[in-house]
Amino acid sequence: MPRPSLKSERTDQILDALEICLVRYGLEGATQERIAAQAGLARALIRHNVGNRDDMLRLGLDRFTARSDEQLQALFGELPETGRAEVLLDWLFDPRFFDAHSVRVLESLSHWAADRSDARALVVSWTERFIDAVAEQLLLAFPNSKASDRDTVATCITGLYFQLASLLALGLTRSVQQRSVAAGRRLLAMLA
Amino acid sequence: MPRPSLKSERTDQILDALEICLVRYGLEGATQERIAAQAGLARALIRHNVGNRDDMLRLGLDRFTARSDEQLQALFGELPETGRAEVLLDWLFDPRFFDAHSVRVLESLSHWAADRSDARALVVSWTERFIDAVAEQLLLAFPNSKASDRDTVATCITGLYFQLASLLALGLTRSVQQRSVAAGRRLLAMLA
DNA sequence: CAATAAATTGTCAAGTATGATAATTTATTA
DNA sequence: TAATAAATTATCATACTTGACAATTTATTG
Repeated sequence: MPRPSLKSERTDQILDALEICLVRYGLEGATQERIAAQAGLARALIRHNVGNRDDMLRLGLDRFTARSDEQLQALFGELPETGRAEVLLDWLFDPRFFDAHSVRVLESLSHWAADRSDARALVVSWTERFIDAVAEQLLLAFPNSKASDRDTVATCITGLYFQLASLLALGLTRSVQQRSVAAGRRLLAMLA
Repeated sequence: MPRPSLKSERTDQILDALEICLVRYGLEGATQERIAAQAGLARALIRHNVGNRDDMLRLGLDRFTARSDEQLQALFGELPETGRAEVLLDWLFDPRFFDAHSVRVLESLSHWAADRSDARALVVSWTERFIDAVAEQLLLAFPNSKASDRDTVATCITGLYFQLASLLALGLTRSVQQRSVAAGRRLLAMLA
């Protein structure tokens, strides 16, 4: 019998290192050499486990979106019955939830995906799921609201969320966060 | 006397080509070779006119933000007296204004700027100016509104605007645009 | 026309990222 | 212990990108 495969562990190791390098050096600077060093592995092991550079980035994107979906669902699961939407806002706009690390990883991967139709489609569908999931929570919070209003509010909250995340990643110092939360609450008032 | 300098024309040529290559090949793929080919110039002329790669990207960012400021001011100048804010919304969210080209250029340049503190600061201050300029227009449209409300609405409209732009650049097919406009109008209602 | 200074061209060297492959080691099971 | 198949290591060749510099051409002015 063969030696047991470490592929899944090694893959995670490599993708973790990939994320760190994307954050630290950007898409251009995230070379296989640096990733291998970060992971504490020989560069040849990258090829052995996750294929070439494009394969690696694709795997990174897959894992990122899957994880993000899970995290969002987990967050939904912890929302209280009353004040559901307000708490959702607070959590979404809390920098602890969407940290600068994830933002920069997403930006790098999105940038990479932009001119690869299949990867790009993955980013788009992930965004759509995000909006839909928020709209679904709004339905739970405001059962009597109109679906079109919920779509509008969900789209806006998502937009605010991503803008806030980008600006935080760039190091914006102003209170965009407070404004975003205030705006989000006003939007929720549309549904009440 | 010397031969007349073509530096400004050549620089524009090169930065135009840079933008095209950023859109077409991304930050990584925008090599000096491709840019030179796109501009119809020898690669050495890039160095001669705009310095090394970082110098070129910095010039590209400077020009982009300056142009964007001008365009926004020009747009403000054409707004009517009545229904000022509503028309502003319509124009901002019109894909003809913020086209996919500009979006991808901005994303590439922002990505490049992310780990260069001075360039990053430029992006941040540009964003701040954008929000402030929108808030200023809201003051013209709603003289009796509260400043904090105007800030909130301006922040949100900007967030929607950038999200919409990103999604359009990724090729999102859904009617995020309509939702954004609808949400923007609701936000304006806050100020009336 | 001569002088000037810039544009333009041509070429080279160095560094680096990547892909590929062979050789070796290791852990498991029969 | 032998066989198996995977992990791991070592190494090479190739292509690509960039930076640098010398040589040449060109347009303007005195």
